[in-house]
Amino acid sequence: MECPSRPANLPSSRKHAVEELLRGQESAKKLRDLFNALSRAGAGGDGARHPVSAEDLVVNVLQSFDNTLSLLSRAEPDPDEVSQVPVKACVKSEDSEESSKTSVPRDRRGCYKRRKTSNTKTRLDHNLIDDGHQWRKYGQKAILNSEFPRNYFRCTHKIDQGCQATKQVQKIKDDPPIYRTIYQGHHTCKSLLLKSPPLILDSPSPGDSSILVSFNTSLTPKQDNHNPFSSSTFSSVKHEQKLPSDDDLTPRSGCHDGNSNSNNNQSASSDYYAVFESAGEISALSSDQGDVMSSSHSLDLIVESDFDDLLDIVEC
DNA sequence: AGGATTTGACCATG
DNA sequence: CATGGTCAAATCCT
Repeated sequence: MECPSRPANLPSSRKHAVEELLRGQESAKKLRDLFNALSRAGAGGDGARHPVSAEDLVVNVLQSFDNTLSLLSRAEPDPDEVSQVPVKACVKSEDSEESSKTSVPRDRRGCYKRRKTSNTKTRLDHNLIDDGHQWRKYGQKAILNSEFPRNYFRCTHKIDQGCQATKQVQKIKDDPPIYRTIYQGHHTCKSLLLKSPPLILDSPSPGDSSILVSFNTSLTPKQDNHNPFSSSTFSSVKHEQKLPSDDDLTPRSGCHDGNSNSNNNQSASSDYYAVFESAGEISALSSDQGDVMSSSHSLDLIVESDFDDLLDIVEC
């Protein structure tokens, strides 16, 4: 993220947004300290020693998100928002003439509206984790200046439930491996709700700007052949078996045997990842090979990193 | 056989 | 025009 700009240069609405985020960040830090103190003090209920209660802080954090989001959403119409929906509108039916254009009249390949970046979450992690959803790969593309191809996934329930969630996974570094996952859209499918009922702190205000801070610990107790791109790391249940094992991300049936554990080297070290979602919801998942982090700990880690990301992006 | 992935083609966007 | 995102036929896997 190279955006050296400072809040000073920003339009006032953005400045306010940044200030809000800073305030929230501050609260998140205090929250972290509070949790630290609590865990040190054991069950002593010493949280009372802190001038502010955890609840206040949480409310504060959520309030900040709320304010920020309304600021941002009012400040800029954000043309990008418009084409958020996968407008595959360009059904080539109006193309009785269109078809004459280049032949290959019947198929609709490439007939889509490119999504803009709104409503996305980006996260980086050292290994690929099951995020609790079922994904189906629908494409892979070599990306300019990227050593590794990008893989495109959509929710398995896109067809039966119309779920519009998609994600892109790309290895961005090899040693140690770092993967960037970009989530787009929200799951509207049911499996989502069933599978990952994360802890959700909802903003007090019921508006549509509701903030969601969520996390869940690793959802997949056993699965793990440790192949970074194997089905289990990505999705659950069915065999969404592949995600290529390496740069190529395309092992054939590679999760059961041979290379299954090849990749798991040191990955165990704390795998927390920052998540940023640009359009009105902030959420984060915390995961690890096991269940290392306590929920409170991971929560404030995530909240903090969210703020950092938010600040980066807002300031850009 | 049914469902998932691969892969080349297509096209919107910048 | 180059690039990236999606589609869908072909192929593979269970």
